[in-house]
Amino acid sequence: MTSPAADDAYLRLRHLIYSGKLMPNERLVEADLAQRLEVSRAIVRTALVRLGQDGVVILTPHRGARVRVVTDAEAVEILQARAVLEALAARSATRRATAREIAGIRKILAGMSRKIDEGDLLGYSEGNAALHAAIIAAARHETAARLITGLRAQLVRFQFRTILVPGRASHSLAEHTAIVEAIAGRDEEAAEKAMRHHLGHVEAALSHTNRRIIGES
Amino acid sequence: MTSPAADDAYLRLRHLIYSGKLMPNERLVEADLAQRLEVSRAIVRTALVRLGQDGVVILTPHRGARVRVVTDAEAVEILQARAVLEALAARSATRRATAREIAGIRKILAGMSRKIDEGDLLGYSEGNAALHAAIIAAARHETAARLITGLRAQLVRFQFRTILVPGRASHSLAEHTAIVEAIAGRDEEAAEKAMRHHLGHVEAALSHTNRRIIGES
DNA sequence: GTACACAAGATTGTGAGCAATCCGTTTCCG
DNA sequence: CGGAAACGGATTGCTCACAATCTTGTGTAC
Repeated sequence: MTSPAADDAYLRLRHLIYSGKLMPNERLVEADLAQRLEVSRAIVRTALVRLGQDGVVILTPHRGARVRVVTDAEAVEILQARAVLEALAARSATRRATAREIAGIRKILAGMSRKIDEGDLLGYSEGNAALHAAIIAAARHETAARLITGLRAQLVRFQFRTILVPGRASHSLAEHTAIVEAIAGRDEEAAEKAMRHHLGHVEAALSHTNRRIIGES
Repeated sequence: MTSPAADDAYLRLRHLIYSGKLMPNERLVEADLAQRLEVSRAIVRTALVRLGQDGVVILTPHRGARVRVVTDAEAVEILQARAVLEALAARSATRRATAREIAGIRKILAGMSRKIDEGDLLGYSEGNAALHAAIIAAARHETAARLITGLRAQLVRFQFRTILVPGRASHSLAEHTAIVEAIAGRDEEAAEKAMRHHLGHVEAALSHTNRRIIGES
C-alpha cells in the first residue's frame, strides 16, 4: 500500500497547500490536480483521503475537496494543543537529549541571537523553526512529534511572523534561552514550563490582536 | 468524497480492530474484508488508507495492511500525549462547562461511587469512560477532542482494566473527584493538575508493571 | 542435506470507463 | 414578472480489469 509514487503525490500535494499555492477554501478538482501532479486520478484521490484524515482538507460527498479554512478560534485551539505537546516534548528532551544534541541546540540558539543583532528577522524565524525541530528530535517521542507535525500543518496559513510585532524578538529570544537552559540543566519541570510559557505568549498575541500573526514565535 | 457507505465501512472496520476481532499484527487482505463487510474492494481500500493515516494500521507497499502492534514503550508515549491533551480539555471545560453540564458530570461521578460500593468494577469502568467523555464534551475543544480520540484508538489493545489492580479503584475515585471539584469550582490550574495527576498514575502503573493494564483508569 | 533459482499463485496498485450526484441555466407555467 | 421544474455540463464515487509485485512451493545443483 502507498507506493512511492502515491506517497510522493501526497507529499507534493500537501506541500502545495502548506506553501500557499493552493489557497484556503479553494476547490480541489481531482482531474486538475492529476494533471498538475502528473499522476492518475486514483492517486490524487487517495492523497486527498489522507489529507482529509489529517484535517488539512475538507471532503464533502459528491462535492469534492477544499482546503480547510482555519478560523481564529480554531487557530487558538490548535496552538493550545501544540503548546502542551511541545511542552511534553521539551520535558522528554530534557531526559533524553545527548550531550551532542544539547550542544547543537545551543549552537542554534547562539545563531538566533546573532540574527537579532543583525536585525535579520527572517533569519531569526528560520532559527526558531530549527530550534523547535531540534528539541523535538532530541525528545525521541514519536507520538508527540507526529501530532505536532499535524498541528503545524493546519496552522500553516497563519504563518505570518509574530516576530514582526514590536519588541517580540527580544522577548522571544529570552524565552528560547530559558527553554534551552532548562534542557541543558536537566530540569524537566522548568523545561516544560518554559515551553508552555513561550507558546502561551504566541497564543496571547493571537487572542489579543485578531490579526493573523501566529504559527511562529 | 467519503460517501455514507464508505464512511460506514471505515467505522465498522475500525470497530473490528478496536473490539479485538482483528488482532494486532493480523494481516488485512482487502478481498477478505470486502466480503466480510459486504462492500467493494475500493471502499475497503480507502478505509484502510484512512486507518493508516490514523496510525491504527500499518501499510506496506505491495504487502498490504496489518493491524499495528503498539509496544509497551509506545503505549507510554501515547498515554503521555493523551494526558497533556486531556489536561488541556479539563482546563477548557473549567472555563466553558455550563451549569447543566457540571451537574451531569457530578451525576456520573456519583454513579461511579455507587458502582464501587457495589463492587461492580466493570460498571465503574464504564462510568469512567463516560466521565472523561463528558469532560471532553464540556470543553468544546474540537482539536483536543479529535486528537484524544485518535490516541485512545491506538491504545485499544491495552484495554485491560487498571481498575483491577488492587486498591486502584478507591484511588481512582478520589482522583476523579478532585477533577470534578476543580471544574465545578472553576479552578483551571487545579483541574489541569488533577487530570494530569490522574493519568500520570495510569502511566506509572504501566511503566512499573510491564503487563498490559493501561488504557483506562 | 542445504541453498539457490525459478515458476505458480496470491495480493496489491493503477488506469479507464460508467453511473450517480451536484450545480448553474434555461424553460415552462402561473 | 416570479418561481418551480427540468435539462446539461461538470465532477465525483465506484466497478472492473489488468499490470506490478510479493510469497510460497518446487526442483535442481552442489
